[in-house]
Amino acid sequence: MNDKPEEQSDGLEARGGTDRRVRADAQRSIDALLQAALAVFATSGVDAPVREIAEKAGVGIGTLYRHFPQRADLIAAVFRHEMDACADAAAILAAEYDPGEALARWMQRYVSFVATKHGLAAALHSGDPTFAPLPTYFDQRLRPALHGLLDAAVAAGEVRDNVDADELLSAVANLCRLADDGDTTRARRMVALLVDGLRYGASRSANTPSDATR
Amino acid sequence: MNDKPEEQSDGLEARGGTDRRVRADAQRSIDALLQAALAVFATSGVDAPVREIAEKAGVGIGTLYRHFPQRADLIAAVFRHEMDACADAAAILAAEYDPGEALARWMQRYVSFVATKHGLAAALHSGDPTFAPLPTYFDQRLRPALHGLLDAAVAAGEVRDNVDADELLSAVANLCRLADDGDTTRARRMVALLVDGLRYGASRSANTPSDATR
DNA sequence: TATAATACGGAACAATGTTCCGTTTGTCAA
DNA sequence: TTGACAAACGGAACATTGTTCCGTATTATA
Repeated sequence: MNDKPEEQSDGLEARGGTDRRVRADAQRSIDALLQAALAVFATSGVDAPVREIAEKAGVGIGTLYRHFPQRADLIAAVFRHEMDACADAAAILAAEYDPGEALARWMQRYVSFVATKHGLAAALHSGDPTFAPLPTYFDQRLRPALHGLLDAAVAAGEVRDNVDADELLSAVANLCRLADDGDTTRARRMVALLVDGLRYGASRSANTPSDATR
Repeated sequence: MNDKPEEQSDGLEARGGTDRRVRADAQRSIDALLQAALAVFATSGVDAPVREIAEKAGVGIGTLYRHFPQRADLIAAVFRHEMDACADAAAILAAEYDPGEALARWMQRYVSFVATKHGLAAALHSGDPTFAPLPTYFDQRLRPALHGLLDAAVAAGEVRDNVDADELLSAVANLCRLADDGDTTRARRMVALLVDGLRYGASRSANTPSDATR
């Protein structure tokens, strides 16, 4: 399940051939920058000045630009990083809960991911070529993540088997438009309802719905 | 029909009370700026530098800022100006063609309006308070425009009477997403189809469909 | 035509993305 | 452990763009 296409580090070093290991301090800077950027984007939006991010990360602007040559590279990296975290959560949840519950919890985790990405989503459609590979990355990470959970839940007889992972991801993303104001309660309620819908037609009968309806 | 809420000039002078008439040179500058902005936005997008617009208008930056104190004011003005033009087209078309044809042509005119406003539409949802009044303006101008054409066509028995102007405007706006690349042919074909649909259930029978299907 | 209000142009300022380069640090072979 | 060098660091400096300010020019009016 956990088939992340590349190794750690997230910076923009040469991906192919004989690239040396990233230096420890560089990795520290990259981590600090990603964390700071995530926080700053959340508070001040994606248009926040890079200086603010560098400062919050306790790093010079030169360092920021060494790892993320353009502003858009940083944004894309944060996006990828968040996708990774969300995708990785699938394996963790799958190990900790039974298939149905893992699926339900991951769907809510996905809501958390989508709901905080309004600004970024807008940036995606800006035509900037830096963001072009992100949809592919989405397919490579999030889609298999849900697919695995879904298959497991179906195999366990906890949910019906005639729904598609892609469809679900799109549906939830659209439901998250109910959370424009940042309040995800309505979106979460609807997603829970959706999941209960999945459970409804399961082979194993006896459905005890969760409390999605208020 | 032509009930434009305010007089000409488009600048941001005091709307209420004892405002003097705009000076001739000022009006010239405003017109030149709106025209230049429209052109520049079309070529370089809404993020084009204001200097470029001022230059194209043959006007100093100071002049631009005198009439449009903020960049967003200029964008909003262009948007309003385009809405006006589109709304005004309704009356012209109504005078020139019979009700059904006028309706059909205006719908295509509306496609032209929407299709060139992708960047602006994104700006609308940016949360900038400058754009807040625009949806209201939309309702005041475009909705009545279509409503009038629709009523006339219904009264003439050329189209069915059970459709709503709002619904149509939304539908067409969504159909225009078929024209992301700037090519509106598909969108126009679909809209033509939509209009033929309107004609289909008309009280006056004998429907000769236009060539929407290729 | 004289006068005052208005508008004009563009230099100057401010904010922000990006580049450049001298200095520092981490890694590794001797 | 130490020396050398590639890599990374910080931040000043540059470039671009939104915005302000003010001296000059134009327009409307008496």
